Amino acid sequence: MTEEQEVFHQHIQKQGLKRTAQRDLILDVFLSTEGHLSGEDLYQLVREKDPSVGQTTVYRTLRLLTEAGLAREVRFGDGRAHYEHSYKHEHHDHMICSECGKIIEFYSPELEAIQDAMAAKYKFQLTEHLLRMIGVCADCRRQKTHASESQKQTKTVAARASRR
Amino acid sequence: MTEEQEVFHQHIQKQGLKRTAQRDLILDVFLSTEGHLSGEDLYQLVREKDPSVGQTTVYRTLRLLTEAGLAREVRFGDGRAHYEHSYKHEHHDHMICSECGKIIEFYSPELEAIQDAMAAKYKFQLTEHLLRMIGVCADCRRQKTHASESQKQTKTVAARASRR
DNA sequence: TTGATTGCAAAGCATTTGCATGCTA
DNA sequence: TAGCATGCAAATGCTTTGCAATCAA
Repeated sequence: MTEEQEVFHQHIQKQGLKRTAQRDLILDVFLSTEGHLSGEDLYQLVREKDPSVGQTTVYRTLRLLTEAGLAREVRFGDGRAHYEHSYKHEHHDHMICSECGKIIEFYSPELEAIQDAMAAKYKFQLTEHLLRMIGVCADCRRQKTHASESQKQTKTVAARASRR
Repeated sequence: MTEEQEVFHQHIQKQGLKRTAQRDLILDVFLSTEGHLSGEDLYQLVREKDPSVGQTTVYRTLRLLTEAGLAREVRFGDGRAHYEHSYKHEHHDHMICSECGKIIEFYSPELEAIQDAMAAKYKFQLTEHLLRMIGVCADCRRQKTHASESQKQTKTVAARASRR
């Protein structure tokens, strides 16, 4: 039993909830991934393991995982929620490549410090923050430089597909 | 004719589009507001002036205003888009009070500089960024300190209402 | 004239909810 | 056994699209 599973079961017990096969499966699938899955993404993955699980249950469990501190909701602005691992994962921010959809995670203590300073200036008690930097990643910039028209076409399609 | 109206009409002409009474009205209503309206908010305001305007038109015009550089789309993470003035409005970031829904706009050159430095570190070509700081504003912190249980109740309701 | 624009209704997404049935504790 | 959990279908909220009618250039 992993630490995450223990955290989850403890949360479930504390809340007077019940442990079910679905919840265990959804947690396992979530833990086996990395990156930022949408509810739909996770549902598809769970479905591969057990097609009888409903997507409602996936959404409900995702909320449970968030409450238990195992998942963190991230919104990239496309109108749907994405989830990343939260347990023993430090806070970080994201750079999102608008060409290929790649997400770079980074952390800057200076950035955090200045945010804290700005909050203090406005007597604002900071709970959380989200920084999203959109642009073009190194790989895509390289390709762009050497790209012919047809290659550009391909990349546009790829970007659209990854946004899905 | 305001500068914004001129910008809009020039944009419309350049794109081979047509000027209509609805578009003019929607622009005027948008210009008369401040803050961050959702599509629905703007639709309601337009409706007060002319109930015959459809919300489809409002959404379409909002996109047009964005393309013309007059509006800027901001997403606060509640799943819907908000729009703020963009023409001759400097870039800024937002602090959002989770108690009363108030939005504080601020700008920090240091913050921008560090973001640029982080982007450079990852050879990431920055296009735009969004920083959202969530917490409790000075007013709500003050109230909280002196708050009785019943007042807390009231504030929770207010926060929920403002989120609407 | 002609193609852009409009408003309506309907469709789309992502997500949530109502509810009867099923299953843990 | 009690009441939480499940899955389905339907509902939701925001936004977009199809389409026939209308209108600006």
